[in-house]
Amino acid sequence: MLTLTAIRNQTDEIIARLAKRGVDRAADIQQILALDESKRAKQTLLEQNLAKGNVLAKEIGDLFKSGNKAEADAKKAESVELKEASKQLETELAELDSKLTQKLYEVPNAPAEKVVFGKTPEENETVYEWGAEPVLPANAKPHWELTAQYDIIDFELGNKITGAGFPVYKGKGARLQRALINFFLDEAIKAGYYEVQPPILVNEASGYGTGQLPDKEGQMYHDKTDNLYLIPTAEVPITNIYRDVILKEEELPIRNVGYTPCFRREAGSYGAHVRGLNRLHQFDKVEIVQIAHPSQSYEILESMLEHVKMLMTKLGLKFRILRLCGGDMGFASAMTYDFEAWSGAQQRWLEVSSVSNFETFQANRLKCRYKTKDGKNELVHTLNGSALALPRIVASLLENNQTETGINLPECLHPYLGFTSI
RNA sequence: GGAGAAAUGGCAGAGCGGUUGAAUGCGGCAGUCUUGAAAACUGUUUUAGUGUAAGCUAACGGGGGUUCGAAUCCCUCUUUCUCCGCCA
Repeated sequence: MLTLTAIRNQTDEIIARLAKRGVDRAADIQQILALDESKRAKQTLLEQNLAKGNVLAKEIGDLFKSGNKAEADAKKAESVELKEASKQLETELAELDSKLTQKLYEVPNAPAEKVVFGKTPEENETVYEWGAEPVLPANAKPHWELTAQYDIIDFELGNKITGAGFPVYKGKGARLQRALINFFLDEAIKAGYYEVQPPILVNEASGYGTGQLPDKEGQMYHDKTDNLYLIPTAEVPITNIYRDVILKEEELPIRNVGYTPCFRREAGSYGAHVRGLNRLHQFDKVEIVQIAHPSQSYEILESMLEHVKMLMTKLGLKFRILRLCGGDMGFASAMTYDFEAWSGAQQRWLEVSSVSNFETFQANRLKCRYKTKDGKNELVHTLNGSALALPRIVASLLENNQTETGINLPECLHPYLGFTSI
């Protein structure tokens, strides 16, 4: 969530930046400011009351010690009265506070300066393109036909075991998954990331920490018995490692990478665009996460882009990078770049990575701070990106590299695969 | 899953109803000494809210209660440890 400090000190700027999402948030911000003010007024009142009570309690203690029971009893009565008043104030304060928090949770992150105004994906800016249109055979097939033809991914079987969107990877298909995961992890480690293997079920606090809750409640699989959520991305457990943590300034930036399966309910999706690997309920992803000094976060965002670019180039997939417009960005993000791989047979772009800077939006909820040289605690910036998500990479690899006689896989994967084509 | 014990500052560890934000030790930081370092000595060392500031308020796993007053007593939840059981 946005910090109250920012909302208070840069009110107009925040409103202007939020407007880039295509929704006017001025009223929300004003409401937050009003709530904040009355909350603080109430708090001052309560604290004055409590202070009086503390003084009184001390006096009573002293009176007892000196044996002055009568006077002590008189003060006791006074104290009881004070206590009741405090209780009342406390209730009112708690109410204001929960309203304020609620409101703060509802407001998305303010887009960065560079982000353009826009409401739809069509308004995203293409900032980079690489690769040539693949040359495909005349009868080029979409990946869902290729996976069936070579029997490497079985959607029907997954359907039987679990349901739609939970495919079974078989033979070379399964090995391709494993190869991609290892390739992505190794490249990240080479780039200086530290590998972690987090839990794939998280508690409610973690969901709030990275902003999935309460915003995307219905998007996560939820085990109600133990109140745990299946992660939609490794971002959630990995970033939450740093919840309630005060880092040393020299520890920054922290760079983590982790592979996890990801689970998304994708409520309401249907149609040709979600066919095959295009959209799944369970998929594999290698995620990079950085905890950064605020002064470096945009530089780091660029370096993360470079890393993903390198992966795409090695895989030899035609791709482009979009800087998302305000309206297409996720709730918690201040700036997001999407990578889209070209799907030769479907003749469309598929989102394969999303790299974002959240600035202090997540850190504020997470209470992840660093201690400055003069001993002050400041919120860090958090960033993350897919490097990479597997299904659509597999879709593009299969489609773009198909020939009459088989599918040739890129050289960078050969050592991991133990074969070179399907 | 059953029985028992416990949860205090960066760590270790006192305190078990009266001012305690918390002894002591270690660690960290600053200084003295030293050519430098070590040792020794001195000082300092939680976080959040509020206020220009002095200050005030809150926090001893979380929540609730008793009391004029709670780290200290009670209830509850969570977690950890020990023993037993089960188990990849």
